[in-house]
Amino acid sequence: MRKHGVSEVGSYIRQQRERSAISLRKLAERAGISNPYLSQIERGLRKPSAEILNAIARALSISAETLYERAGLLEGRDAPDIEAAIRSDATLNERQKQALTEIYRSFAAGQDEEENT
Amino acid sequence: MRKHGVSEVGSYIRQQRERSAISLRKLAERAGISNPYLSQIERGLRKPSAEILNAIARALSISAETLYERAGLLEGRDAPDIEAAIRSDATLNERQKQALTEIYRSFAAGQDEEENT
DNA sequence: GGCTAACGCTTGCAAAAGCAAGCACTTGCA
DNA sequence: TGCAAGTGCTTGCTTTTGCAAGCGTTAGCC
Repeated sequence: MRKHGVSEVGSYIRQQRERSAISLRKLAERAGISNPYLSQIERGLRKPSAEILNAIARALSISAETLYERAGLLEGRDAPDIEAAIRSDATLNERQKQALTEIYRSFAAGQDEEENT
Repeated sequence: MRKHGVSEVGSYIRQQRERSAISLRKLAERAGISNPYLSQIERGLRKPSAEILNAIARALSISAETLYERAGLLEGRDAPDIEAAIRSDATLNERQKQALTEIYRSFAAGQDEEENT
């Protein structure tokens, strides 16, 4: 299980900000938060709310998902997560999603006995 | 831009919880938060941090993304391809993959009749 | 040199998050 | 009936978030 730790999101934000060559104050203003607070976020002294993270992401014009992932709040998607895919599929209703998820889990649970290719 | 408003996330959580027939206290325990706090979240009196939202999502086994979207914190995004995810999942064998895919297709095919609230 | 503007950071403080304890109510079982 | 256990909610309380004001530094400009 990859343990990102929320603290990492700060340095990631700083990195992205510096890559954009924008000052901390400017970014804070764009995101609608105070500059000292952004400073603290970047240094990992605060763990901002989802809303704040979202505002920062928008101000940096990076995807909120990337940020959430970085913050360990969203599962990493590099090994495509079936459950996540199911959950966000617009063509299924909630009952179907849950059914599919259960089936998947039962498969995944008993997979040791039977190995494929 | 779809403006969900953070407050909606609470009723969505409650809805999901009741659909799962799990008590507020149990869910709170599973999510690792206090039961009065969860109660307040569900009623829209508190806006939980990203971490809390994540814990709740996991406890409900719904995707954090769905929840964030519901909270207006994530823009609606195109659903990741479930079939692709199934195909590349290492924990399933071929038979299981095929079964899952079939079930998914049958769901997706007949979904017009039944819409979830 | 002095002056202005911008940088990031520190410092109290108000507001909100989050919890432990306990209340009022319902359900089932003796 | 009585009581034990479960439900959701209210009430103080501590902790954390998030900000306004201001500090020390650096860079340009006269």
